Amino acid sequence: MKISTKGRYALRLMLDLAIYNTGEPVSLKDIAKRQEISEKYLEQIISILNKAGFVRSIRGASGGYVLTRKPTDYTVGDILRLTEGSLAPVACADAEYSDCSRQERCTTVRVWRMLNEAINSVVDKITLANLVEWEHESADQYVI
Amino acid sequence: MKISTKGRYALRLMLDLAIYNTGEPVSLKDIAKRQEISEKYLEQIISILNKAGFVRSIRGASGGYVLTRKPTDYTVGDILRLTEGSLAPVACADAEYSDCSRQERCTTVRVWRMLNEAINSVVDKITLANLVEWEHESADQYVI
DNA sequence: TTTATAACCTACTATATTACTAGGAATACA
DNA sequence: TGTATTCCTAGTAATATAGTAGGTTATAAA
Repeated sequence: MKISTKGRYALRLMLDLAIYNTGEPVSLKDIAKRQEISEKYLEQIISILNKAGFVRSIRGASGGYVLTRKPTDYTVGDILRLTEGSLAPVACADAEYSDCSRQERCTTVRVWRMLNEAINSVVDKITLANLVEWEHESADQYVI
Repeated sequence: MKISTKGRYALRLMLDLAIYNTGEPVSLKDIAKRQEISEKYLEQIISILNKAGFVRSIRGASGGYVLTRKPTDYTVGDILRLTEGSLAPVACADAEYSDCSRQERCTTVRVWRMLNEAINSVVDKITLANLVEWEHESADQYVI
């Protein structure tokens, strides 16, 4: 029941882009340095975000990446679902896809559905903009 | 972000025991047949539950397993945590154990803590007795 | 007392996933 | 033209998952 580094790093990467969201492209090298994550690994993760249109890339020297929308328009759920796949704790909890033959008789599905809803209601209510706020709040704490 | 068969089967196993909770031992063979799960695999899972004192075993012919407490006294969280380990979506969300050096500076931890609380508040509020009720409710549906 | 039944125990294995590393090609700014 | 950067594909060590296999031990029933 763990979120892998892929999803976790994707979130930190997007938060980093949201913090340095000036219009100027931000290079992976800088993100990797700040976030203390392997640049090569981040390449693979940002490629997913790029193909999905979550970020836009600018190639060549002084290139990098920029967000394509406002930080308020990305939820944590969007980012995690894209990189991790469905967040449903069990496949049958996803209303969409399930091929279990015991589904109708199975009482435990009810637990998985409740868990699924609880998880979604958390990740779908937090936006990148919220994370940026929180980041600034805790930065303030150090100043005081 | 998936619950493995170990945890899922453990829950169905415990529910089966709660349904057939007459005082008479229930054999794994019967549970395996009803739940359509490999008996050999269930052996390994129930061994965990047995060692933790969640069930008691009776050996020999017409032996089997019985619950050691009332169904109201087992939460889904108890069962899943025993068989799956911590349900925290990220290690640092567990207040108890975490060794990440970025912990204080890391804003995303806040997301993981919220997720952790949401997950726990679901699984800790459902007991085996609730599952038994639900099972009877849906059985009624078929009769009507 | 024998026999059958059921728990108990340990080892093995195929497959998939995770978390990267490595090496180079393509692009574009300075 | 040179250098910085994205882009692409392949490889890999370690770990986890989902079981299977084969036997030993205890005990109720015949």
